[in-house]
Amino acid sequence: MESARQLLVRQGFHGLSLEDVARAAGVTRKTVYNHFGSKLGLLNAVFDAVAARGEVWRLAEAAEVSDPREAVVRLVGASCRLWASDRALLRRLVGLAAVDPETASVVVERERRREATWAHLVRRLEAAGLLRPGLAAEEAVRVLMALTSFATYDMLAPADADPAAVMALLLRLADGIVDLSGRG
Amino acid sequence: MESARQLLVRQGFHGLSLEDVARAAGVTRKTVYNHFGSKLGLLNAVFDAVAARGEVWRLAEAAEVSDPREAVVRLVGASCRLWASDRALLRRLVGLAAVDPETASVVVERERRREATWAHLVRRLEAAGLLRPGLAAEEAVRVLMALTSFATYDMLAPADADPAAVMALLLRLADGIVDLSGRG
DNA sequence: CACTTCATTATACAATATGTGTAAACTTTC
DNA sequence: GAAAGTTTACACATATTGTATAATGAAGTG
Repeated sequence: MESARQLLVRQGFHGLSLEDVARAAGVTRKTVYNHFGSKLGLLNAVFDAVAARGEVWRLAEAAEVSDPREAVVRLVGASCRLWASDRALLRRLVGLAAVDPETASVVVERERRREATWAHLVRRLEAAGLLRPGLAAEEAVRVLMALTSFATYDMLAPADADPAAVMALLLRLADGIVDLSGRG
Repeated sequence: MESARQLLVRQGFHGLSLEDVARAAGVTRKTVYNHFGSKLGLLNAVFDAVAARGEVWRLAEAAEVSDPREAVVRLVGASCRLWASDRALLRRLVGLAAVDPETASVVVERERRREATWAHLVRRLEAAGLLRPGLAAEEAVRVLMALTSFATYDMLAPADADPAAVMALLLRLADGIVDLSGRG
Protein backbone atom coordinates (compact mmCIF):
# COMPACT_ATOMS: atom_id res chain seq x y z
CA MET A 1 0.00 0.00 0.00
CA GLU A 2 2.84 2.36 0.76
CA SER A 3 4.38 1.50 -2.60
CA ALA A 4 1.07 2.17 -4.29
CA ARG A 5 0.74 5.47 -2.49
CA GLN A 6 4.16 6.68 -3.59
CA LEU A 7 3.73 5.57 -7.18
CA LEU A 8 0.28 7.10 -7.38
CA VAL A 9 1.60 10.44 -6.18
CA ARG A 10 4.62 10.36 -8.44
CA GLN A 11 3.24 8.81 -11.61
CA GLY A 12 -0.47 9.46 -11.43
CA PHE A 13 -3.12 6.84 -11.99
CA HIS A 14 -2.29 6.10 -15.58
CA GLY A 15 1.35 5.50 -14.73
CA LEU A 16 0.51 3.26 -11.81
CA SER A 17 0.89 -0.34 -12.96
CA LEU A 18 0.40 -3.20 -10.55
CA GLU A 19 3.63 -4.63 -11.90
CA ASP A 20 5.49 -1.59 -10.57
CA VAL A 21 3.62 -1.62 -7.28
CA ALA A 22 4.40 -5.29 -6.76
CA ARG A 23 8.06 -4.83 -7.65
CA ALA A 24 8.42 -1.86 -5.31
CA ALA A 25 6.78 -3.82 -2.53
CA GLY A 26 9.01 -6.83 -3.17
CA VAL A 27 6.20 -9.23 -3.99
CA THR A 28 4.54 -10.68 -7.07
CA ARG A 29 1.69 -9.09 -8.96
CA LYS A 30 -0.36 -12.14 -8.09
CA THR A 31 0.08 -11.46 -4.38
CA VAL A 32 -1.29 -7.96 -4.85
CA TYR A 33 -4.36 -9.50 -6.48
CA ASN A 34 -4.70 -11.99 -3.65
CA HIS A 35 -4.79 -9.15 -1.16
CA PHE A 36 -6.80 -6.45 -2.90
CA GLY A 37 -8.67 -8.27 -5.65
CA SER A 38 -8.11 -5.59 -8.26
CA LYS A 39 -6.50 -2.25 -8.94
CA LEU A 40 -9.64 -0.60 -7.65
CA GLY A 41 -9.51 -2.67 -4.48
CA LEU A 42 -5.98 -1.45 -3.89
CA LEU A 43 -7.02 2.17 -4.35
CA ASN A 44 -9.87 1.65 -1.94
CA ALA A 45 -7.46 0.37 0.67
CA VAL A 46 -5.09 3.28 0.08
CA PHE A 47 -7.96 5.70 0.46
CA ASP A 48 -9.15 4.12 3.68
CA ALA A 49 -5.62 4.33 5.03
CA VAL A 50 -5.25 8.03 4.30
CA ALA A 51 -8.65 8.70 5.82
CA ALA A 52 -7.59 6.88 8.96
CA ARG A 53 -4.23 8.66 9.14
CA GLY A 54 -6.04 11.97 8.68
CA GLU A 55 -8.32 11.09 11.56
CA VAL A 56 -11.67 11.38 9.80
CA TRP A 57 -13.43 10.47 12.99
CA ARG A 58 -12.60 13.94 14.27
CA LEU A 59 -15.22 15.31 11.88
CA ALA A 60 -18.02 13.50 13.66
CA GLU A 61 -16.53 14.44 17.01
CA ALA A 62 -16.39 18.11 16.08
CA ALA A 63 -19.99 18.15 14.89
CA GLU A 64 -21.19 16.98 18.28
CA VAL A 65 -19.94 19.95 20.25
CA SER A 66 -22.92 21.52 21.97
CA ASP A 67 -22.34 25.15 20.94
CA PRO A 68 -23.14 25.18 17.19
CA ARG A 69 -20.75 28.05 16.47
CA GLU A 70 -17.94 26.22 18.20
CA ALA A 71 -18.93 23.08 16.26
CA VAL A 72 -18.53 24.95 12.97
CA VAL A 73 -15.09 26.15 13.97
CA ARG A 74 -13.99 22.68 15.00
CA LEU A 75 -15.48 21.02 11.92
CA VAL A 76 -13.65 23.43 9.67
CA GLY A 77 -10.45 22.76 11.58
CA ALA A 78 -10.83 18.99 11.45
CA SER A 79 -11.45 19.20 7.71
CA CYS A 80 -8.30 21.23 7.15
CA ARG A 81 -6.22 18.81 9.16
CA LEU A 82 -7.70 15.88 7.27
CA TRP A 83 -6.93 17.42 3.87
CA ALA A 84 -3.48 18.48 4.97
CA SER A 85 -2.58 14.98 6.13
CA ASP A 86 -1.67 13.76 2.64
CA ARG A 87 -2.37 16.43 0.09
CA ALA A 88 -0.57 15.00 -2.93
CA LEU A 89 -2.30 11.67 -2.54
CA LEU A 90 -5.74 13.13 -1.93
CA ARG A 91 -5.38 15.21 -5.04
CA ARG A 92 -5.11 12.03 -7.10
CA LEU A 93 -7.78 10.14 -5.22
CA VAL A 94 -10.38 12.89 -5.26
CA GLY A 95 -9.64 13.65 -8.89
CA LEU A 96 -9.98 10.01 -9.80
CA ALA A 97 -13.49 9.94 -8.43
CA ALA A 98 -14.49 12.69 -10.85
CA VAL A 99 -12.87 10.92 -13.77
CA ASP A 100 -13.94 7.35 -13.40
CA PRO A 101 -17.49 6.37 -12.41
CA GLU A 102 -16.22 3.02 -11.11
CA THR A 103 -13.92 4.70 -8.65
CA ALA A 104 -16.39 7.36 -7.66
CA SER A 105 -18.24 5.25 -5.14
CA VAL A 106 -15.51 5.44 -2.51
CA VAL A 107 -15.35 9.20 -2.40
CA VAL A 108 -19.06 9.71 -2.96
CA GLU A 109 -19.86 7.64 0.12
CA ARG A 110 -17.60 9.78 2.30
CA GLU A 111 -18.96 12.99 0.83
CA ARG A 112 -22.47 11.81 1.58
CA ARG A 113 -21.51 11.39 5.21
CA ARG A 114 -19.80 14.76 5.31
CA GLU A 115 -22.93 16.33 3.91
CA ALA A 116 -25.16 14.66 6.47
CA THR A 117 -22.92 16.06 9.19
CA TRP A 118 -23.11 19.59 7.84
CA ALA A 119 -26.85 19.33 7.19
CA HIS A 120 -27.43 18.44 10.80
CA LEU A 121 -25.24 21.24 12.06
CA VAL A 122 -26.91 23.76 9.78
CA ARG A 123 -30.28 22.81 11.22
CA ARG A 124 -28.88 23.57 14.66
CA LEU A 125 -27.49 26.89 13.46
CA GLU A 126 -30.83 27.75 11.92
CA ALA A 127 -32.66 26.95 15.13
CA ALA A 128 -30.27 29.24 17.00
CA GLY A 129 -30.91 32.02 14.48
CA LEU A 130 -27.28 32.10 13.42
CA LEU A 131 -27.79 31.78 9.66
CA ARG A 132 -27.40 35.08 7.84
CA PRO A 133 -30.74 36.42 6.60
CA GLY A 134 -31.86 35.68 3.04
CA LEU A 135 -30.16 32.33 2.96
CA ALA A 136 -31.85 28.95 2.62
CA ALA A 137 -30.59 26.11 4.76
CA GLU A 138 -29.71 24.00 1.71
CA GLU A 139 -27.68 26.85 0.32
CA ALA A 140 -25.79 27.14 3.58
CA VAL A 141 -25.05 23.41 3.49
CA ARG A 142 -23.72 23.62 -0.04
CA VAL A 143 -21.55 26.60 0.81
CA LEU A 144 -20.08 24.92 3.85
CA MET A 145 -19.49 21.72 1.91
CA ALA A 146 -17.69 23.69 -0.77
CA LEU A 147 -15.61 25.71 1.70
CA THR A 148 -14.52 22.60 3.58
CA SER A 149 -13.92 20.46 0.49
CA PHE A 150 -10.51 19.14 -0.38
CA ALA A 151 -10.48 21.10 -3.62
CA THR A 152 -10.91 24.39 -1.77
CA TYR A 153 -8.29 23.50 0.81
CA ASP A 154 -5.88 22.52 -1.93
CA MET A 155 -6.32 25.81 -3.74
CA LEU A 156 -6.20 27.93 -0.63
CA ALA A 157 -3.14 26.46 0.99
CA PRO A 158 0.35 27.30 -0.26
CA ALA A 159 2.80 24.42 -0.49
CA ASP A 160 4.23 24.98 2.98
CA ALA A 161 0.87 25.85 4.46
CA ASP A 162 -0.11 25.78 8.08
CA PRO A 163 -3.59 24.23 8.28
CA ALA A 164 -4.46 26.72 11.00
CA ALA A 165 -3.89 29.69 8.66
CA VAL A 166 -6.14 28.19 6.03
CA MET A 167 -8.70 27.49 8.72
CA ALA A 168 -8.72 31.16 9.68
CA LEU A 169 -9.35 32.17 6.09
CA LEU A 170 -12.17 29.68 5.72
CA LEU A 171 -13.84 30.89 8.89
CA ARG A 172 -13.66 34.43 7.60
CA LEU A 173 -15.44 33.33 4.44
CA ALA A 174 -17.96 31.25 6.35
CA ASP A 175 -18.81 34.33 8.35
CA GLY A 176 -20.61 35.64 5.27
CA ILE A 177 -23.04 32.75 5.68
CA VAL A 178 -23.14 31.99 9.36
CA ASP A 179 -22.85 34.36 12.29
CA LEU A 180 -19.57 33.38 13.92
CA SER A 181 -18.75 36.82 15.25
CA GLY A 182 -19.04 35.82 18.89
CA ARG A 183 -15.91 33.77 18.54
CA GLY A 184 -12.28 34.39 17.62
CA MET B 1 -15.05 15.17 -30.89
CA GLU B 2 -18.73 15.10 -30.10
CA SER B 3 -18.57 11.31 -29.82
CA ALA B 4 -15.60 11.63 -27.51
CA ARG B 5 -17.42 14.18 -25.41
CA GLN B 6 -20.46 11.98 -24.95
CA LEU B 7 -18.48 8.86 -24.19
CA LEU B 8 -16.26 10.70 -21.76
CA VAL B 9 -19.25 12.00 -19.85
CA ARG B 10 -21.03 8.67 -19.85
CA GLN B 11 -18.19 6.21 -19.37
CA GLY B 12 -15.46 8.27 -17.77
CA PHE B 13 -11.87 8.30 -18.92
CA HIS B 14 -11.09 4.69 -18.21
CA GLY B 15 -14.09 3.54 -20.23
CA LEU B 16 -13.28 5.79 -23.15
CA SER B 17 -11.58 3.71 -25.82
CA LEU B 18 -10.61 5.23 -29.14
CA GLU B 19 -12.19 2.21 -30.77
CA ASP B 20 -15.55 3.25 -29.34
CA VAL B 21 -15.03 6.90 -30.21
CA ALA B 22 -14.15 6.00 -33.79
CA ARG B 23 -17.12 3.66 -34.13
CA ALA B 24 -19.51 6.26 -32.74
CA ALA B 25 -18.11 8.84 -35.12
CA GLY B 26 -18.37 6.43 -38.05
CA VAL B 27 -14.67 6.43 -38.89
CA THR B 28 -11.66 4.23 -38.27
CA ARG B 29 -9.42 4.42 -35.26
CA LYS B 30 -6.59 5.35 -37.57
CA THR B 31 -8.49 8.42 -38.73
CA VAL B 32 -8.80 9.59 -35.15
CA TYR B 33 -5.04 9.25 -34.79
CA ASN B 34 -4.49 11.16 -38.04
CA HIS B 35 -6.51 14.03 -36.67
CA PHE B 36 -5.55 14.22 -33.02
CA GLY B 37 -2.28 12.30 -32.78
CA SER B 38 -3.17 10.52 -29.57
CA LYS B 39 -5.81 10.08 -26.94
CA LEU B 40 -4.37 13.07 -25.14
CA GLY B 41 -4.55 15.14 -28.30
CA LEU B 42 -8.21 14.30 -28.61
CA LEU B 43 -8.85 15.34 -25.02
CA ASN B 44 -7.00 18.56 -25.65
CA ALA B 45 -9.23 19.31 -28.59
CA VAL B 46 -12.36 18.49 -26.60
CA PHE B 47 -11.18 20.78 -23.81
CA ASP B 48 -10.47 23.63 -26.21
CA ALA B 49 -13.93 23.19 -27.68
CA VAL B 50 -15.69 23.41 -24.33
CA ALA B 51 -13.62 26.46 -23.39
CA ALA B 52 -14.65 28.13 -26.63
CA ARG B 53 -18.31 27.20 -26.20
CA GLY B 54 -18.16 28.55 -22.65
CA GLU B 55 -16.71 31.80 -23.96
CA VAL B 56 -13.50 31.91 -21.95
CA TRP B 57 -12.56 35.18 -23.58
CA ARG B 58 -15.23 36.82 -21.44
CA LEU B 59 -12.93 36.36 -18.45
CA ALA B 60 -10.31 38.66 -19.91
CA GLU B 61 -13.00 41.06 -21.02
CA ALA B 62 -14.49 41.22 -17.53
CA ALA B 63 -11.12 41.86 -15.91
CA GLU B 64 -10.61 44.95 -18.04
CA VAL B 65 -13.61 46.87 -16.72
CA SER B 66 -12.33 50.10 -15.24
CA ASP B 67 -14.13 49.96 -11.89
CA PRO B 68 -12.35 47.15 -10.01
CA ARG B 69 -15.42 46.24 -7.97
CA GLU B 70 -17.48 45.93 -11.12
CA ALA B 71 -14.65 43.88 -12.65
CA VAL B 72 -14.83 41.42 -9.74
CA VAL B 73 -18.55 41.04 -10.20
CA ARG B 74 -18.22 40.46 -13.92
CA LEU B 75 -15.30 38.07 -13.55
CA VAL B 76 -17.23 35.98 -11.07
CA GLY B 77 -20.21 35.97 -13.44
CA ALA B 78 -18.14 35.01 -16.47
CA SER B 79 -16.58 32.16 -14.48
CA CYS B 80 -19.98 30.82 -13.45
CA ARG B 81 -21.23 30.89 -17.02
CA LEU B 82 -18.09 29.17 -18.23
CA TRP B 83 -18.40 26.36 -15.69
CA ALA B 84 -22.10 26.02 -16.31
CA SER B 85 -21.62 25.61 -20.05
CA ASP B 86 -20.76 21.91 -19.84
CA ARG B 87 -20.63 20.80 -16.28
CA ALA B 88 -20.54 17.03 -16.72
CA LEU B 89 -17.69 17.25 -19.20
CA LEU B 90 -15.67 19.73 -17.18
CA ARG B 91 -15.97 17.48 -14.16
CA ARG B 92 -14.11 14.77 -16.05
CA LEU B 93 -11.59 17.08 -17.65
CA VAL B 94 -10.66 18.97 -14.50
CA GLY B 95 -10.52 15.75 -12.51
CA LEU B 96 -8.29 14.16 -15.10
CA ALA B 97 -5.74 16.91 -14.68
CA ALA B 98 -5.44 16.06 -11.00
CA VAL B 99 -5.09 12.36 -11.72
CA ASP B 100 -2.66 12.21 -14.57
CA PRO B 101 0.45 14.43 -14.76
CA GLU B 102 0.51 14.02 -18.55
CA THR B 103 -2.94 15.49 -18.90
CA ALA B 104 -2.40 18.18 -16.33
CA SER B 105 -0.67 20.60 -18.68
CA VAL B 106 -3.85 21.62 -20.47
CA VAL B 107 -5.71 22.66 -17.38
CA VAL B 108 -2.66 24.02 -15.60
CA GLU B 109 -1.99 26.42 -18.44
CA ARG B 110 -5.51 27.83 -18.24
CA GLU B 111 -5.39 28.06 -14.48
CA ARG B 112 -2.15 29.98 -14.73
CA ARG B 113 -3.84 32.51 -16.98
CA ARG B 114 -6.84 32.73 -14.68
CA GLU B 115 -4.50 33.40 -11.79
CA ALA B 116 -2.65 36.12 -13.66
CA THR B 117 -6.00 37.78 -14.31
CA TRP B 118 -7.00 37.68 -10.67
CA ALA B 119 -3.58 38.77 -9.48
CA HIS B 120 -3.76 41.85 -11.64
CA LEU B 121 -7.25 42.67 -10.49
CA VAL B 122 -6.30 42.20 -6.84
CA ARG B 123 -3.48 44.70 -7.25
CA ARG B 124 -6.02 47.17 -8.54
CA LEU B 125 -8.33 46.43 -5.62
CA GLU B 126 -5.47 46.87 -3.21
CA ALA B 127 -4.53 50.21 -4.73
CA ALA B 128 -8.13 51.34 -4.33
CA GLY B 129 -8.09 50.26 -0.70
CA LEU B 130 -10.85 47.72 -1.24
CA LEU B 131 -9.16 44.70 0.29
CA ARG B 132 -10.42 43.87 3.75
CA PRO B 133 -7.84 44.68 6.43
CA GLY B 134 -5.50 41.98 7.69
CA LEU B 135 -5.38 40.22 4.36
CA ALA B 136 -2.33 39.76 2.16
CA ALA B 137 -2.74 40.23 -1.57
CA GLU B 138 -1.60 36.67 -2.30
CA GLU B 139 -4.18 35.36 0.12
CA ALA B 140 -6.88 37.34 -1.63
CA VAL B 141 -5.80 35.92 -4.98
CA ARG B 142 -5.93 32.38 -3.66
CA VAL B 143 -9.36 32.93 -2.14
CA LEU B 144 -10.76 34.39 -5.34
CA MET B 145 -9.21 31.58 -7.40
CA ALA B 146 -10.81 29.05 -5.10
CA LEU B 147 -14.20 30.73 -5.10
CA THR B 148 -14.28 30.97 -8.87
CA SER B 149 -12.88 27.51 -9.52
CA PHE B 150 -14.86 24.86 -11.30
CA ALA B 151 -14.79 22.63 -8.24
CA THR B 152 -16.49 25.29 -6.13
CA TYR B 153 -19.08 26.03 -8.79
CA ASP B 154 -19.80 22.35 -9.17
CA MET B 155 -20.38 21.91 -5.46
CA LEU B 156 -22.39 25.08 -5.03
CA ALA B 157 -24.78 24.67 -7.93
CA PRO B 158 -27.70 22.26 -7.71
CA ALA B 159 -28.37 20.14 -10.79
CA ASP B 160 -30.87 22.57 -12.26
CA ALA B 161 -28.91 25.60 -11.16
CA ASP B 162 -29.16 29.12 -12.49
CA PRO B 163 -25.61 30.44 -12.84
CA ALA B 164 -26.84 33.83 -11.63
CA ALA B 165 -27.96 32.40 -8.29
CA VAL B 166 -24.58 30.79 -7.73
CA MET B 167 -22.93 34.03 -8.72
CA ALA B 168 -24.87 35.85 -6.03
CA LEU B 169 -23.72 33.37 -3.42
CA LEU B 170 -20.10 33.67 -4.51
CA LEU B 171 -20.21 37.44 -4.35
CA ARG B 172 -21.58 37.24 -0.85
CA LEU B 173 -18.62 35.07 0.13
CA ALA B 174 -16.15 37.27 -1.70
CA ASP B 175 -17.44 40.19 0.30
CA GLY B 176 -15.58 38.76 3.29
CA ILE B 177 -12.35 39.43 1.40
CA VAL B 178 -13.05 42.39 -0.83
CA ASP B 179 -15.27 45.37 -0.18
CA LEU B 180 -18.05 45.00 -2.71
CA SER B 181 -20.72 46.67 -0.62
CA GLY B 182 -21.10 49.67 -2.92
CA ARG B 183 -22.66 47.45 -5.50
CA GLY B 184 -25.76 45.22 -5.77
C1' DC C 1 -11.05 12.71 -69.42
C1' DA C 2 -6.65 11.38 -67.22
C1' DC C 3 -3.76 12.57 -63.42
C1' DT C 4 -2.41 13.88 -59.01
C1' DT C 5 -3.05 14.57 -54.32
C1' DC C 6 -4.83 13.65 -50.13
C1' DA C 7 -7.57 11.45 -46.54
C1' DT C 8 -9.59 7.18 -45.26
C1' DT C 9 -9.74 2.33 -44.86
C1' DA C 10 -8.46 -2.47 -43.85
C1' DT C 11 -5.22 -5.01 -41.74
C1' DA C 12 -1.42 -6.33 -39.26
C1' DC C 13 1.76 -5.65 -35.67
C1' DA C 14 4.29 -4.45 -31.19
C1' DA C 15 3.99 -3.09 -26.55
C1' DT C 16 1.79 -2.77 -22.29
C1' DA C 17 -1.87 -3.58 -18.76
C1' DT C 18 -5.41 -6.08 -16.29
C1' DG C 19 -7.04 -10.16 -14.57
C1' DT C 20 -7.18 -15.46 -14.08
C1' DG C 21 -5.37 -20.23 -13.57
C1' DT C 22 -2.14 -23.77 -11.81
C1' DA C 23 1.39 -26.37 -9.82
C1' DA C 24 5.50 -25.99 -7.04
C1' DA C 25 7.90 -23.86 -3.14
C1' DC C 26 7.66 -21.79 1.11
C1' DT C 27 5.79 -20.35 6.03
C1' DT C 28 3.14 -20.72 9.70
C1' DT C 29 0.67 -23.26 13.00
C1' DC C 30 -0.51 -26.98 15.61
C1' DG D 1 6.71 -33.45 11.46
C1' DA D 2 2.17 -32.80 9.18
C1' DA D 3 -1.56 -29.74 7.69
C1' DA D 4 -3.07 -25.38 6.08
C1' DG D 5 -2.52 -21.35 3.98
C1' DT D 6 0.55 -17.96 1.19
C1' DT D 7 3.53 -16.78 -2.07
C1' DT D 8 5.88 -17.60 -6.25
C1' DA D 9 6.92 -18.55 -11.17
C1' DC D 10 4.83 -19.09 -15.27
C1' DA D 11 1.38 -19.26 -18.78
C1' DC D 12 -2.64 -17.43 -20.76
C1' DA D 13 -6.67 -14.56 -22.41
C1' DT D 14 -8.15 -10.05 -23.38
C1' DA D 15 -8.18 -5.06 -24.10
C1' DT D 16 -5.98 -0.88 -25.31
C1' DT D 17 -2.64 2.36 -27.24
C1' DG D 18 0.07 3.51 -30.89
C1' DT D 19 2.52 2.64 -35.50
C1' DA D 20 3.11 0.89 -40.23
C1' DT D 21 1.63 -0.18 -44.92
C1' DA D 22 -0.75 -1.04 -49.00
C1' DA D 23 -5.25 -0.51 -51.09
C1' DT D 24 -9.33 2.34 -51.77
C1' DG D 25 -11.83 6.38 -52.68
C1' DA D 26 -12.83 11.17 -53.32
C1' DA D 27 -11.60 15.37 -54.29
C1' DG D 28 -9.48 19.06 -57.47
C1' DT D 29 -6.38 20.44 -61.68
C1' DG D 30 -4.57 20.32 -66.21
